[in-house]
Amino acid sequence: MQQIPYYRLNLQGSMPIKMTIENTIVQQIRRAVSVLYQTEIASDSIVIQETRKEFEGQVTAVTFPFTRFSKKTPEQTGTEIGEYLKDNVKEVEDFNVIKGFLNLSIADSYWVDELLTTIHSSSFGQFPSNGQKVMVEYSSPNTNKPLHLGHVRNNLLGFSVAEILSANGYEVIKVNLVNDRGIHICKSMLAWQMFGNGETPQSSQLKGDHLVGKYYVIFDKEYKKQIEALIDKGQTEDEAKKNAPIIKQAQEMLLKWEAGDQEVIKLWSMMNGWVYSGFEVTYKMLGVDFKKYYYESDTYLLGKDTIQEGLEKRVFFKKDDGSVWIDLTEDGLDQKLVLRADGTSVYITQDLGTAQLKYDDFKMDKSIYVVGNEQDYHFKVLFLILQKLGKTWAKGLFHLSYGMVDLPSGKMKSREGTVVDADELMDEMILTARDRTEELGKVEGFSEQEKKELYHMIGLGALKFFLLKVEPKKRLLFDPNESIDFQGHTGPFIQYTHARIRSVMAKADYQNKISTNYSTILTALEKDLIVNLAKYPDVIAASAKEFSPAHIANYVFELAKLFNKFYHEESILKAEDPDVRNFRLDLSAATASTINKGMKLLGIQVPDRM
RNA sequence: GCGCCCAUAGCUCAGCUGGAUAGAGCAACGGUUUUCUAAACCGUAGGUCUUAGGUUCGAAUCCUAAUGGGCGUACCA
Repeated sequence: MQQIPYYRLNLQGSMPIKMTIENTIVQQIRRAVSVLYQTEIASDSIVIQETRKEFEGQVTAVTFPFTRFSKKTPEQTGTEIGEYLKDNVKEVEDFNVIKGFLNLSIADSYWVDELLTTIHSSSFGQFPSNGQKVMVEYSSPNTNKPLHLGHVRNNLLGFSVAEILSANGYEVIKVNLVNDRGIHICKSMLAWQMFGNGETPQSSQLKGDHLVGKYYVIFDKEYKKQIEALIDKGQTEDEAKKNAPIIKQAQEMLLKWEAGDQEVIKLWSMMNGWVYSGFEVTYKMLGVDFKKYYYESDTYLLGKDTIQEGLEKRVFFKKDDGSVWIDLTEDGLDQKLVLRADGTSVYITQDLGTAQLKYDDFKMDKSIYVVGNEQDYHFKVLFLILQKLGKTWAKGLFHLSYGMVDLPSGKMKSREGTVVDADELMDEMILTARDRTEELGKVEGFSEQEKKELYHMIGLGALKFFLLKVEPKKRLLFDPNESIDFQGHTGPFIQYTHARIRSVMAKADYQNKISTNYSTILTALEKDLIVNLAKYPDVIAASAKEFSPAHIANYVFELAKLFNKFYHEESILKAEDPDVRNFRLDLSAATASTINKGMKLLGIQVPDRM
């Protein structure tokens, strides 16, 4: 009987990749069904899953679908296919059938080989280049206030997705579209002019973004005061909101900015400069970066060409007042304004233009916008318009929509000061990490510098894992009164597991893989660990497909848990048989390396000691 | 009104394209250290997977509706 080749070419052609055991089994089951029941079935009609813990085996096939052809009970069918696989597939050592489930025991030699070759290779989990370019746009802050927890989620998601795509063979371009102009920054500017007395980051000892944010809040207080005063004088709330002098001044300031007024531009540049130096500190702390920054002050006038193009192509139409619209009612959406009657832009106008600009700059195959779910409708419209305009690249656009971070009291509002500030939160996390670590007495022999790095690693690790382990589209509840955990399903748990392994490796003076051909029977836990490690590339692929770091976070947690169990029950260094000892060292090293790789994709560092 | 998203243990969350007795962590209770780091490990307890129909050999998962929550539906960004 001819064996299906063990190696095949992947879709991109160049690099031969090893078939996973699941693939091998799917192909062999097709063959079995063909031989036993004279029926050709499609690969995707075969359901393969991991064997549940309570049963013998590692890979399970569901046999119900085959009973149509076998005309036998699920048990008989399973047994027949099991016999065939056992006789014809060298990796299949044994099988059992329970109800309609065919559980296959894969030979230890297969798993050993898997560990010592595939898993131990440094490129494990890194896919070869697929020749495609992808842009990830994230962060996108406003420059009138410091970053808060919601931005932190955005930044971590964006950074992580970029890392994940890179591991999947994409060339990744990270960009940040900064919203540096508009009424909001004018509010901060105006309040600073009125009440600031020339205060600067230096004179106030405040981080630039916090200083500017302070005046944003001051503006709002003053604005509210004026509204109340007008209401007392008999105006309605709506009238008062429009007529308050301070808001009118802010609007005037925006007009001046747009007219290029020297004074206003100077103030704007100065205050934005403060904000940028503040953001830089925050980004560095978070560990995120960008290849390119786009500024709305440069792009807000873009898009008018696109509007013209749309009119020519009759995708858009002009109303009598001169405003330009698109009718999306056939697509189940509404009519949408794309240019005001006075010829000025709206939000979507600039986004159309910016999308074109970004494409012209990089010619990427895919473009991911990491933006909160309150803009779902906007992006649906944006992408649809670009498609209607015949932009071939528009089908590569994707809105990675994520849920808001809510407090128990409800939504965070910068203006009202009910926000969890990013800088403060990170500082707190690091302090907590320090306290916890010192309590446990874990830093003997650490230099001050090492301690500092460790606390940062642990504090940020806890925060990042907390935010990334949840599926992006789900909203996230954060209770500032309940500190983020350091035990259980957390970043520090995984970091700790890594440190444990590294400690063992250090004791053994482990450098490189030491086992050659290992022939001893694997223990159940060893096998579990290898089976789990072998899944890593699939997890990387799946998380890229769904743009979800949460898969990786949960996978790495499982892996760490499994290792801790193994560590607890089976000695590594004290194993009597030197072969066993060496093999377990290799297994541990592979686990540490995979934890490290996975965590890196989340933007989380792992320490060697903690 | 219309549209989109969410609903799983007391709390925070997993559960992949339908598959075996729905899983973790936290909190609660009990246990494990002269042995490689106890930020660990083991155990107990905790569930009508919001509800009602439907499709299927089989539904937490797919379809329909209802209920509850969030968001959007701006000539704001």
